[in-house]
Amino acid sequence: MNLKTLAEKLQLSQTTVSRALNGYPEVSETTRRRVEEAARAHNYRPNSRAKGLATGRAMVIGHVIPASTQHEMVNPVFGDFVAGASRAYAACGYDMMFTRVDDGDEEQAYHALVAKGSVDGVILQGPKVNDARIPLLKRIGLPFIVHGRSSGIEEDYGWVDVNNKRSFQRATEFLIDLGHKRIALINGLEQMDFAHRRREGYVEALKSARIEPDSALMRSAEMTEVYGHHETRAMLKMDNPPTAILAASMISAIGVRRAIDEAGLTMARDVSVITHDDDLSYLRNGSDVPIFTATRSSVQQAGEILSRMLIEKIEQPDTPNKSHMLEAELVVGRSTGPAPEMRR
Amino acid sequence: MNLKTLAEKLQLSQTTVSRALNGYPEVSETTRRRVEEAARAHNYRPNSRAKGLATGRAMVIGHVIPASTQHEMVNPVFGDFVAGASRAYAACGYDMMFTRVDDGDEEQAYHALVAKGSVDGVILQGPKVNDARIPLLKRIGLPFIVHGRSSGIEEDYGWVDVNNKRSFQRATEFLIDLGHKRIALINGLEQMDFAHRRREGYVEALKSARIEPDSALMRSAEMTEVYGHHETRAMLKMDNPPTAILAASMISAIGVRRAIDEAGLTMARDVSVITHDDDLSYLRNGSDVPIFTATRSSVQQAGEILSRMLIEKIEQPDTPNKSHMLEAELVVGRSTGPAPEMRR
DNA sequence: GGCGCTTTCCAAAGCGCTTTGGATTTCCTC
DNA sequence: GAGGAAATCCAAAGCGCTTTGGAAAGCGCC
Repeated sequence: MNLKTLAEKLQLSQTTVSRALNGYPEVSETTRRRVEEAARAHNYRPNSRAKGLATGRAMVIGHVIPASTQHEMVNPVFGDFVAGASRAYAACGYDMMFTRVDDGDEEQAYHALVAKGSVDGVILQGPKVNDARIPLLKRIGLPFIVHGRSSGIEEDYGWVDVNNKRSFQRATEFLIDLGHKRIALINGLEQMDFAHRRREGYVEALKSARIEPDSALMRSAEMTEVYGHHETRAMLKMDNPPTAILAASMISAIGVRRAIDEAGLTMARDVSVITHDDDLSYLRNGSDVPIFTATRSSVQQAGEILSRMLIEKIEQPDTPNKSHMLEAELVVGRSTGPAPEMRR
Repeated sequence: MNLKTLAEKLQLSQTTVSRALNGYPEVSETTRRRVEEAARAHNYRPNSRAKGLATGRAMVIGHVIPASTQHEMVNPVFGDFVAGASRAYAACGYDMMFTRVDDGDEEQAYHALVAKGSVDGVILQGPKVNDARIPLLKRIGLPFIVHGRSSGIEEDYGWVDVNNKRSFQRATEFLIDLGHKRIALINGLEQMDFAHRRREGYVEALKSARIEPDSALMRSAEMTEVYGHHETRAMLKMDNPPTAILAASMISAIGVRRAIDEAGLTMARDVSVITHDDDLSYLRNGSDVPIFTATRSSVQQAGEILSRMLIEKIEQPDTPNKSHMLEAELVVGRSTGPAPEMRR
């Protein structure tokens, strides 16, 4: 069923039917109702490609995902973020499209996306420090919002981010207040902007407390469970092991806990742990009492806010860029306690 | 840059340029090269909507995700599955599109997808027992492949699935061989087909060993960490607690372990645990020695196989439906040991 | 040079929609 | 009942591509 045959059936012109369905005022309420009913009865939907061709809008929002690394997709955060974003998309009639690109072809991919006209805007995920994609997208003129920010980029752009620096600063201070002096940071990949900022917060808190940051206590890699386990095990074997550990995600924190258990130690009593918690649906930080003391910020909520901002930007391109800072909440759970030396 | 202006620049007709770029034989190698070069130089890509309109193909594969439950998206399995699928899509020039639909509107959504012509086929994820979507899609005539199967559906359809029944049967037998008699099943939602089959395998193994299945030892819910923890804690408090637990996923197994630890027990010595392991990138089952004894099957690989099958089906609609059964591997890790009674 | 054949190219129709610029009808007002 | 405004509808162009049905040019051959 297409517009033409529907119009013939109704004995109306295509114009009138189109207008009736798209809510234009030049059509009487009587005919509009008649048209709408017929459309429903025949299960008519305008062909999205034809509509897009005529309007110049795709009603699709793109996510470009670098292939070789794949960090974004397989990170459990991805699912919750997308779930949040999809809520806003669905409400506004957008679909979301994922394009996988081989590493290094990102610039090409964005150019192609715009030339092919397959999306109206993109979400930029996982920004790095000095992320070249931001100036690139500005140059191309494709609307975008960044999930996170990019240190070192001066240009003006829209973003939604957690205050990573502040939250890790607070977490570190919290541990310092408990008497900890040997505090380890099991960070994400530090070329990623969020990890970079977290480290800044951590270092700053240490310095304020006149504790010299020890590079032996700082690790950086992709935030898997195995990584959290591996680094913790290594650090606990040191001559002067940490009494507290800051972990970058729930998943790596689980690895941290496993290493602590295996070393015959007890979390909170022997080693305190604080993690960042993205409030993932499948990995809640306990039900009543939190398992881990954590800096919590819902990534699903971030996804929703972000996609709303992007849609607004697409539909009103000339409004100035907006940004939204989410403050993480520090929830105190069962993984932290006073430093061992203090208890004697 | 569009076809028309490119053709003008080259002093050729649109036809010739189009044919040159699409590899038709009616154009000399000399002009083809000339055209290709110009296309590259001007960064020309055919507009995908116009192309789709003309060819009737969207070069997009859809995933329809029910909204209210959202199980699919936030499940960490989702990311790995999509990462695998995207590999095949990218190789064949397809994009993937996600449409979120409100619960109950699924039928509408599929109809819309086909009427709007926005996808060439869909992947059906998370099939339930007697899943109505399968006959629906057949009726509509939209190409699809199922990730999993649906017990109770007689119709012929293409699928990729893990042999869930067999793998949980083997896992149960493994525990029985170790002397366990009180074996609990912390299953996924049993309206989901995979969970249904796992339970069948579990029950069958028990019956073969003349152990009467105990409904008090069987739980079913969404496979979160908190769920694994909650059910394990409850069962360990029973008068006649289980000595072994079968968990439905790595994430719930982590909850199981947490409950075991909290109860002051030791995994493997006091309580054995076997889990299914989807081989998620961020949640590997240990590095050298597996943490958990597990039935392992890569969901990323499943995604890749499945999307290749779907593309084949889209491009050659008349070939008979194919299916692919993946056998899970039983890897023995550190979470299983002889039943406590046996050691005395 | 005319014939048939291949090679190489093109004009124009069509995909299904929106939208412009008019045309026609209806309704009020005096 | 004439004039003008408002309401209602329509034909046709255009979005950027593919593809059909030919046309023109080049070639070997008698």
